[in-house]
Amino acid sequence: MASRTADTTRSDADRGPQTRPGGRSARVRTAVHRAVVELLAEGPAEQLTMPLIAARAGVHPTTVYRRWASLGDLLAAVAESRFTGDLVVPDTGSLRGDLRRWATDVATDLTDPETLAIIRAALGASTEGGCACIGERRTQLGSMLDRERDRGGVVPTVDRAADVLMGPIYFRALFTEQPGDADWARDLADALVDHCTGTAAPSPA
Amino acid sequence: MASRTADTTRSDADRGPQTRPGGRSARVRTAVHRAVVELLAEGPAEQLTMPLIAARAGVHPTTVYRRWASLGDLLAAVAESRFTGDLVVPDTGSLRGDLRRWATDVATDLTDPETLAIIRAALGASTEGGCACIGERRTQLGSMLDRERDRGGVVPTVDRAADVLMGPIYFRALFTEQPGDADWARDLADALVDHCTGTAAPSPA
DNA sequence: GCGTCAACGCAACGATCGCTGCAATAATGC
DNA sequence: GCATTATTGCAGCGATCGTTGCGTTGACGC
Repeated sequence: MASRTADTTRSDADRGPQTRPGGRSARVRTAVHRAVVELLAEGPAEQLTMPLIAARAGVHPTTVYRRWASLGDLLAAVAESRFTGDLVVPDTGSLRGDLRRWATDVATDLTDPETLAIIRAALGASTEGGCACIGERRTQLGSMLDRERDRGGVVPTVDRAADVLMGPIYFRALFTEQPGDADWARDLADALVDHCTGTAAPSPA
Repeated sequence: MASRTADTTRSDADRGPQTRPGGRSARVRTAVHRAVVELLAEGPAEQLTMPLIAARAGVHPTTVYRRWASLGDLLAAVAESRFTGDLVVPDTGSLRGDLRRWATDVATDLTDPETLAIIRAALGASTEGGCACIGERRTQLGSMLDRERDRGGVVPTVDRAADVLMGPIYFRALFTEQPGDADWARDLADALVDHCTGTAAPSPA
């Protein structure tokens, strides 16, 4: 599985100056987030309620109601905190190497049922749930392309790279039973780089 | 918008011989399905409950509880009935023409907020919700490829076609704010056919 | 240390959910 | 047409949800 850092403190949205994200608040936030992840991994998302989450987190329901406006907001927050600072952007020296590594990392990450459950729930809850899931991934992609451009290479747009790489990876993970393995993801990266540099090989399939 | 046929009767899962899918049952089914679609288009999916659906459909809640085991089942049924017999498989005489037309149709269909809301909800509710949404689309893709193969053409696998076409289309619709227009979808189809026949053009982007 | 105030726990409430008796309706086969 | 019975409507119930007021805890500035 891809490297995953611990739950970060103080990321909920920069609070005003009169705020105390100190020890207790941070613990509550972490516990609630963990509870959401666990419950999503265990049962269907439709019967995920605030009191249930609170009970699992060992926190009073009132606290959950007061800190997160709705279940959708909570899910979006969980998704965002889970998908930021999560994956280390590869730096292998070549665009092909970077994209290969990154694509296989992302595909591997989406193998985890917990991760998938979070994405599903965040998508279903609110309209902006999807952006919270992939926002960080998209900027990662952009930084790798920028690096190659600085090296003087020809690079596709971020949109095109997202279409070719993230499109199939997320599509398979969400809609099919075959999540796509590392080799498959590597081929996706190769196809993007090959098509970009003009060295297109006839389809092997 | 893509052509969309009326809600089909008698598709819920072939009932046993001792069943009465006659007039009233069909009407109730249609009304409930329509209520789900309407409510999903109006408000957030998280506060979609059985009694609410029943009230909108003009049906007693008990009926909904008895006919559909859970909200997830109901959403999956709605998605399945919405995405079957929906899009006419194009037959233009060439694979490129077929895929161009099909891709633009699918992309256009996903522009509809109602359709998007159904997919989101079905994905979030149950694990198999995704398959219900794209199962029919995948077979459509397969039939077009089969037709080209019968004509003697070189065709990609269904998996590859789904990766290249459905991947970006569904990804953009679900995760980004730019759903992808007709020209963009047409380019996706062209890229697939070009890469398949070996006539690859250097990236324009 | 010590006071202040944001954040949490507690108790209680109305509303709604999900379900289960039984009666009424209408689709189906004869 | 008529009997059968799958299907729906109705009333009512326990459980849980989402919220509010108030007291308590503990993080932060001094």
